[in-house]
Amino acid sequence: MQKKFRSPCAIASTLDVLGDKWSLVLVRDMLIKGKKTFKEFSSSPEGIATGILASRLKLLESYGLITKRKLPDNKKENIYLLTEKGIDLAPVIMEITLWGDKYMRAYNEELSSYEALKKDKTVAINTVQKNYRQVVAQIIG
Amino acid sequence: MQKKFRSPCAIASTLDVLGDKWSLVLVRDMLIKGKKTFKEFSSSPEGIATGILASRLKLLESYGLITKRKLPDNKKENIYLLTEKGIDLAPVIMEITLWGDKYMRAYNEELSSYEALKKDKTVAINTVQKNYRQVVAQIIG
DNA sequence: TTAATTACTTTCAAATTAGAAGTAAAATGC
DNA sequence: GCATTTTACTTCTAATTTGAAAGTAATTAA
Repeated sequence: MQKKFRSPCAIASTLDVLGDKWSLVLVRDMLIKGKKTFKEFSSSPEGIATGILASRLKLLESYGLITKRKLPDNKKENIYLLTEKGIDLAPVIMEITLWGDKYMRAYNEELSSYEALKKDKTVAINTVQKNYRQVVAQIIG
Repeated sequence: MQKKFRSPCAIASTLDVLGDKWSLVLVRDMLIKGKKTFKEFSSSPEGIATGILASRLKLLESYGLITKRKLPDNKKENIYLLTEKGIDLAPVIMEITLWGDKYMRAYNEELSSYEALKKDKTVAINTVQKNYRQVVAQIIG
C-alpha cells in the first residue's frame, strides 16, 4: 500500500500521495461539504467510480488523513472523518480553490464562485476547520 | 488537448488540469529552482520520462501556464517560462510544501526542510514570485 | 566534419482508471 | 418474519495513462 517516494522534496512527496484527480476532491467533500459515508462520496457530481473510491479511502486511511468507524446505532454505514492531518489540508484546498476561481472560469464557465474565501482567506480557512472539528466532536463525542 | 470538466467546482476543475504527479513538480522546477529547458526538467531527481515531460509541457502551455520560446542566439534550446497564471500557483506550491514538510517526514525521512517558508509564508511567497519575475525580465527583456 | 547535445517522438509493456455488474450484510417495508 | 432495498464494498474487463528505452532530426561543439 505504502508507496515509494521519488525524491527528498516535500512537494514531490506530497504529490506521491495526493497527486491525482480524486484524493483532494474527497478531502473537499469531507471538509467543505461535510460528507462522511461511502454513499455520500459516490453521489458527488464528479462521479467517482466505486472501485477508485474504495482504493482512495484506503490510501487516505493508510496515511492517517482519515479514520473509518461505525456508529453504535448503525452497523451498516461506515463513517469516514478527517484527522487533524487531513484538516490541515484546508489551506491547500483553499489556495487551489482561489487559483481555480481566478483562472479556470475561462475554460469552465459553470464554475461557482467563492466570495467569502476571497474576502478573507485566513478567516475562511479557520472557519472551515473549526466547523469541521465541531462536526467531528458531535459524532465521536 | 483541452479536457472536459467533471463539475462546476473550482477545486475539481483545477485538478482536472493539474491533478497528477508531475505538473506541479514542473511548476516547482521553474518557480523555485529556476529551471527553463527540457534538459533541466529531465534531470530533476524525480526522473520524469521524456514522453511524459513533453506531454505535460504541452498541456501547461495549452492552458497558458507557461510559454515556450527560443532565444535569438540559440536555435536548439527551448526556453519554458511561467506566465503570471503560472506564477500565481506559488501559494498552492507553498501550502503543499508546508503540509508536506509537517506530515510527510514520517514517511520520507530524507525530506529537506523549509525554514524561511515556515517563518513567514507571505514574505516567502512574494519573494519567490518577485525573483522569478526578475529572471523572466532578464530573459525576455 | 565528425561527434555530441537538445528536444523531442515512438514503441511497447505495465500499471491505473472507468464503467458495469456482482455480492454480502444490515436495515426497512409490509 | 420475509422480501426488498440499501450500503459498502469487490470483481471484471476495456480503455487510458505511465514508464522505460530506443530512435530521430536539427543544432552546436570539437
